[in-house]
Amino acid sequence: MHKLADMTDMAELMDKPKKKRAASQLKDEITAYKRRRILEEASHFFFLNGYEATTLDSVAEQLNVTKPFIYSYYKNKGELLYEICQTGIQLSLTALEEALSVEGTASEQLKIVVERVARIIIENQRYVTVYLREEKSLLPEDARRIRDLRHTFDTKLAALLEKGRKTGEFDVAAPSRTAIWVSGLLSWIALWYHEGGRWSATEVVMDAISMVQKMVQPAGGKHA
Amino acid sequence: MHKLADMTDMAELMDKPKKKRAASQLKDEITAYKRRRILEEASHFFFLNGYEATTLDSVAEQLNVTKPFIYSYYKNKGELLYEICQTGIQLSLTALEEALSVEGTASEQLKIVVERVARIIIENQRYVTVYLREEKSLLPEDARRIRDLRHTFDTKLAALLEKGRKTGEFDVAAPSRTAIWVSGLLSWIALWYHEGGRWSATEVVMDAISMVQKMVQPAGGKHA
DNA sequence: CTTTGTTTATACTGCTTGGTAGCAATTATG
DNA sequence: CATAATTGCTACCAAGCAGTATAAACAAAG
Repeated sequence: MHKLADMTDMAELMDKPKKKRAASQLKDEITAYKRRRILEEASHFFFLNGYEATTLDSVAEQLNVTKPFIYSYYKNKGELLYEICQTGIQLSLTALEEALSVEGTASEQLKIVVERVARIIIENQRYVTVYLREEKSLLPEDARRIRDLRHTFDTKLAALLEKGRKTGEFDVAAPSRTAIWVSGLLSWIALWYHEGGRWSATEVVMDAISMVQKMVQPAGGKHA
Repeated sequence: MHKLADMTDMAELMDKPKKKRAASQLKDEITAYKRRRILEEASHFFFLNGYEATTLDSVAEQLNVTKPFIYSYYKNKGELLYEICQTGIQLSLTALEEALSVEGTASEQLKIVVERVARIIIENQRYVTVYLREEKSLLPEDARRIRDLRHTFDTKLAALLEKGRKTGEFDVAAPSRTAIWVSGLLSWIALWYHEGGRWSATEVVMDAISMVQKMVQPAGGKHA
């Protein structure tokens, strides 16, 4: 099974002569752009009406193309869903990793993590919401890959909490369990935030930071 | 509007002669039971596969009946969804109100509220999860009624936080906004808890209590 | 201007499924 | 036991939609 997959990849690489590389460069970018546009509109409809209730005809219409156009860039409807869910969790995970790469104390890092991830979640609400709502519509193997990414997210967050626990900055009995509450709080933003609603994105982000800080704060006093 | 509703109720009561009351009593109970059973199985499938992906034929099969049987107890598929969502939020709201009726300080009441609501959410995970996930599949007017119940929940919770703020038990700048984070934390339980998973229901409930207490705790010290 | 390859649309199929009309079975009533 | 009423089922339809076979339009190359 693996051998076959590898050989397909090899074949793909090998039947692209060097002289054609430059020419196909632009073409590839355009293809990528089309795929991204399809994904954007699909995520819009999935977010509003749900995966099952959305027809590919409606997505095509929004793009002023036809259904077979979509099928020439994606294998089927399920692949679209997978890429949307993947985007939703991967964006959050990348934001987390970038935030963790900033030097500082655990408290400082945690603040940056919450701020950046919350911002990313708000900016990419469609993708994150679809990911949270439609996991059951994924193929089992796709669902597993998504869950793995989620698990990585929670694990890295737990490691940060553990670091703060060791330095005495945080009061968390079980970092891995607290991590789930924190990541739940962040996920909740996607399900609840409404652009142009009662509260601005900045207010929500600041609130999230403050809530998380309280959740990990040692009983005695506060840390800046 | 109210007058009309009252009159319909009156009419219903009036065209039931007294002598038939006793006879129809049992019949009504049986009808109610059948409706409840249909709802149970439907919520099971909606929870597992989602609303749109669930066929009424599969629900009927599970109950060892046929589709027209369901249609003689519910107007259509949408009515089933509405009743499930309604159950999900109403159970939580009732739990909240009962908890609030227990005398005590704001801190004591908050603890009871979180404990009871969390328990109810875990016990009725199907209903709550479907409510959280499938709001978009409801008819607009149904969605509005559900949102009203949710709003009542958040408002009552905010009132409790405000009460604690006044007595100095809680440190919450904006009770109505904190209430949303607390109710989000509770909702998150439904989306994340898995029976037979890494953590027991009791652990989750205790964690929820402790998280919420930290979220509202004054900076200075802790309250029992 | 032809030829060859690529991109997109037209037009269709097969299947699923919400919903219903009408019939059968069962139960209650006199 | 006959009659009426209730309850459930068999058999069906119409619509919607994922996915495709095939043709047209377009572009690139010679």
